[in-house]
Amino acid sequence: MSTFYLTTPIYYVNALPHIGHIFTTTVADTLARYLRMAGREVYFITGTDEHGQNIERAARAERIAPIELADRVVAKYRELRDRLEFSYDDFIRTTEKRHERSVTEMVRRIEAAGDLYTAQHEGWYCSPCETFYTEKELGPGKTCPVHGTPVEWKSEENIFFRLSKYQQPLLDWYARHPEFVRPETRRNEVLAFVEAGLRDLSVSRASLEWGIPFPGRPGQTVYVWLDALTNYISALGFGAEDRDLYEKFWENGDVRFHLIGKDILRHHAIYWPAFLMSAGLPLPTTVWAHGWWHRDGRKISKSSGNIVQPDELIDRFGSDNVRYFLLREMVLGQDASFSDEAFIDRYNSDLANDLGNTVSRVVTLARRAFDGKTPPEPCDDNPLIPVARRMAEDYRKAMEDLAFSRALESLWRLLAEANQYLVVREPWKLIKNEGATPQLSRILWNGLEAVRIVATGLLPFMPKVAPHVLAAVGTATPPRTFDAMAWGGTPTGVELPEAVPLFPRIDKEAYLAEAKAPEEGKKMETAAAEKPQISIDQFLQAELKVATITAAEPVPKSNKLLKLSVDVGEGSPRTLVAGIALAYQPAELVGRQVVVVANLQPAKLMGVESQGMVLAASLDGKPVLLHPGAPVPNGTRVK
RNA sequence: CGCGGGGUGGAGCAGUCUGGUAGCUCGUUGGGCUCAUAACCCAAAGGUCGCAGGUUCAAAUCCUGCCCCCGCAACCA
Repeated sequence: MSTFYLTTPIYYVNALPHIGHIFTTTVADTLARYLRMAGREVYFITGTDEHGQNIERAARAERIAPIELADRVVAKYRELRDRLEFSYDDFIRTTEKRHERSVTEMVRRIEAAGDLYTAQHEGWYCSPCETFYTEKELGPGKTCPVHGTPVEWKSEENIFFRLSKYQQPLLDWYARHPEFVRPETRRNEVLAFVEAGLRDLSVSRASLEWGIPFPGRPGQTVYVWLDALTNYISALGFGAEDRDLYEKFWENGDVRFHLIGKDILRHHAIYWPAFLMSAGLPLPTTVWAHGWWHRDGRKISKSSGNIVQPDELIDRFGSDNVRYFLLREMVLGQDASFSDEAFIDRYNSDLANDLGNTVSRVVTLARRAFDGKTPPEPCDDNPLIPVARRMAEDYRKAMEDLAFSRALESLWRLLAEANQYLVVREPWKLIKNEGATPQLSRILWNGLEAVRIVATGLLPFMPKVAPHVLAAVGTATPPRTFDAMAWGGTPTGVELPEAVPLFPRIDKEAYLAEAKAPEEGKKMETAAAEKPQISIDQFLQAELKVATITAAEPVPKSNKLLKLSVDVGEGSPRTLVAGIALAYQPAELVGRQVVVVANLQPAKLMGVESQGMVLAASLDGKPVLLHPGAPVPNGTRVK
């Protein structure tokens, strides 16, 4: 039996799971269930990434130990596993002893290969945090995002990995393994990046407490990617005494498959194989990067507040229905969009109308004609059979390609065919006119059989509901292999339970109206609660003055910024940078009076220092400048 | 020349790698059926496949150039 090792990324415990996390795991789970039914020996893992400064800091803020914070988030993942029926074989946490052993062994091997060296790492450093920040993490005027205090440029000693040494070996590897990065667009991206040249990678931090001590380098801690990526072999027992799983699924495994989101492509397609090459270990066979979910057409982000909460989604729509939607709606590799409306449309038309209703009509007819039992006579010659056979082929092919939406489409083709078949044969008329004849038996048996085959193909997608569908059409025990997709499995003359709606229709209008009301109320409430009132003194701290724009020009290479010269009645003009280029032409601004904040800390924007701020009303992101109702001298105080 | 995604009937998308009558879902219109969850079946309307060149017997698909939209990043002080 060929082996298949399947992983999701390990999720960072600094935040609760969102739709992206459950999506990746749902994809992996569906694939795992498919592979098991297809006779592959699968080992499927997921887990959490728990080290690093962010966790350390977040824990400190709550006055708890980092591990407590991690435990809390892990508990949430376990809960979601139960709700969504994730069937992973193991859950790896980077804070576990087995992982530390594995990383230690990994580092030992990389060290032995001569790929580690010590050098200075430089960056912006906040002493209270004991943390380096990247340029983009910094607050205004080069300040710490946590403390708001200025950061310093500091250098510390780090361990570096000779990534540059692996540039050519990686390129050779990609050339020899065209399936290594999928889909193709992602592969091209990786190729372009590596061809542009690789710089050595810092793999340790001197100032990090919450992590794995760097073996043989006192005072250093293993930094994020070398730590996190190694989880994929830690989970199999790399570095441990019992290496059976490791040998079976990694060392000698047939397929080593990492499913990831496209945001972590480089780490999986470049760093990870380079680490493995250095350590002399086998590389993964495929890194498959899927796309992102958008919400109502916009990217999901914390700042825009449009996060889709998995719990809420499952509560509202049901776990299997959520799984179905996610896999049906996204073409894996592309981005896709989530919205309540799309969900309800998809649910109603596919699950309620097509699947649910077909079950309902066929079961009702069969029960009526054959005394609550499945029809006594099967049928092995009818127009549904070739359709079912072709469908099964398409389904298998699509599943092997991870084209889940296409696999589901092919299942639904058989459903459509069955409905058409029923309309043509008109079994309801036969019941009335001729009673329970053998012909009627064959027709209704065919209907049940088609649904049975569809439900069998649905087992990997809807692990909870598909067995119910099977039971509803007379197959009490779900099959364990796809042999069951062959024509002829429906038992004759067995008890057929009364049809209950498996997928009740959702009244879209009513639902959307209802869902909207409480949400709006909530928004208003929090908006009011989060804006405390300020005193007049606090307000007067801002020095608002009238000024006249004397010159305006675009800031080079910027699309939003204009550089303004303004007269604030101070003798010499001030330079302001304003993000209004999309709404105003430089020429129309000269001579205009505006209101500016005169005592704002200066800041550099695109290399230009701004000594204040122009006030503008912001209408859907479009600025509208404020100006006095009548001309007043420059420098006039606004209050 | 910052990075990436996309432009296909009214809406949302597949198809593009491996050229060969343009497909799916929803919606619209007309008809059928009445077993079924107002569902199901049939039919119709509706497309210069972003634009312009090129390759080819043949281009949504391959090549070249251009335009537009959306993310991200750098800049809404």
